[in-house]
Amino acid sequence: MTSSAADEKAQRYQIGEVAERTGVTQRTLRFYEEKGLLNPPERMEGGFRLYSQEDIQRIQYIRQLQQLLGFTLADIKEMVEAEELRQQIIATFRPDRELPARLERTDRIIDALTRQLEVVDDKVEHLQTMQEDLRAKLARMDVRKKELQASLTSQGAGGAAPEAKGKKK
Amino acid sequence: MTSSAADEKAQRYQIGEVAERTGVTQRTLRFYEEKGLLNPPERMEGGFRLYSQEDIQRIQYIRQLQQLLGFTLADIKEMVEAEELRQQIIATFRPDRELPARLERTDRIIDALTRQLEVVDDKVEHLQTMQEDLRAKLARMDVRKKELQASLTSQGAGGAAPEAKGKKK
DNA sequence: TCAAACTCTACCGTATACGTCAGGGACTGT
DNA sequence: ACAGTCCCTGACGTATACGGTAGAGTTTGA
Repeated sequence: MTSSAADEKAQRYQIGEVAERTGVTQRTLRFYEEKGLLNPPERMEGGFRLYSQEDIQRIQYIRQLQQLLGFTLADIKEMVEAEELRQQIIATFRPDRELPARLERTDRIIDALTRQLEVVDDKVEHLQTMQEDLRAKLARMDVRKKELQASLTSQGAGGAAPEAKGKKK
Repeated sequence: MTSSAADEKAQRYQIGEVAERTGVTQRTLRFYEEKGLLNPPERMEGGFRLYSQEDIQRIQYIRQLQQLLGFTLADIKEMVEAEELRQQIIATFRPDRELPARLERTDRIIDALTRQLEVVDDKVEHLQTMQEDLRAKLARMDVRKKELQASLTSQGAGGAAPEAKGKKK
């Protein structure tokens, strides 16, 4: 009854809990805020930060971009800004005024998403090549290992296992 | 006649050319050498570095690990060491002496390769999720865009295009 | 043999992305 | 109202991965 009924389920978390949940340090959270990657969260009376659920999601998004894609925080800043714009547009209950402006923003977001997708596609492609490479190498090493083991099993006798190349041409 | 006949085709490149070919700076090449990522190349009489074709491949391999996988140079050092060991083992004309030692080294390499593959697999998986995410978002934005364009096409007339939701539910 | 181009080592500088205090408040349960 | 815990803002420190420059030596073509 003290606050508006709509806020009732709006969970807020202090920085310590956010740090635990997301796996990033408090220092890093403040750092991201300082750098504009996170928009300033609410505060309690005394100044304690209060993060929302969306803030937490955004933090995880940032980490993904960083670790999976290897983007710099500067790159990421652009991306989260585009993402924010995207969410705003989606959430907007279509005022249907200023259509050209809305269209333009939509284009900007499509651009950003397209660029991200290109990077991801490229990375996936390269990684899959690498994956195959590694698998092939591993297979070869496994063969090698079995050959060695076979040689060992047939004991250290002088010329017990002279030929193991049954497949080579 | 001055050098052994076998060396005839062994191309060597000075640091400048290597830098151009690989796209990394001379400074970085020396840096990698200093850090043990590249083993010291040959030198000319006066001390100029002479890189081999394998050196160049290794440099490209390092860059891949760095940019695609986001490994630190420390990680990469381990990996290139394992890779080197692998090549040595593969290249060795099986002296068939000290089999246990060879088997152990083989195991070490298999370990390294397995770890790399795990990282790559993991990364590919996450990236594919991201890929689908981005594609879905893009699709939604495209729909949005077409809606907006439709609204525009039907001119800015007051209530010309009030309902565009023909697909929703 | 000489100049232009290239390379050498050594050392200091820089950008990124945080870590680590210090000194001082804020919040919570009892 | 007070201990214990949590959080605040600077300010300085650190690891990584190089960049830049100086001052000197090396190579190579004419």
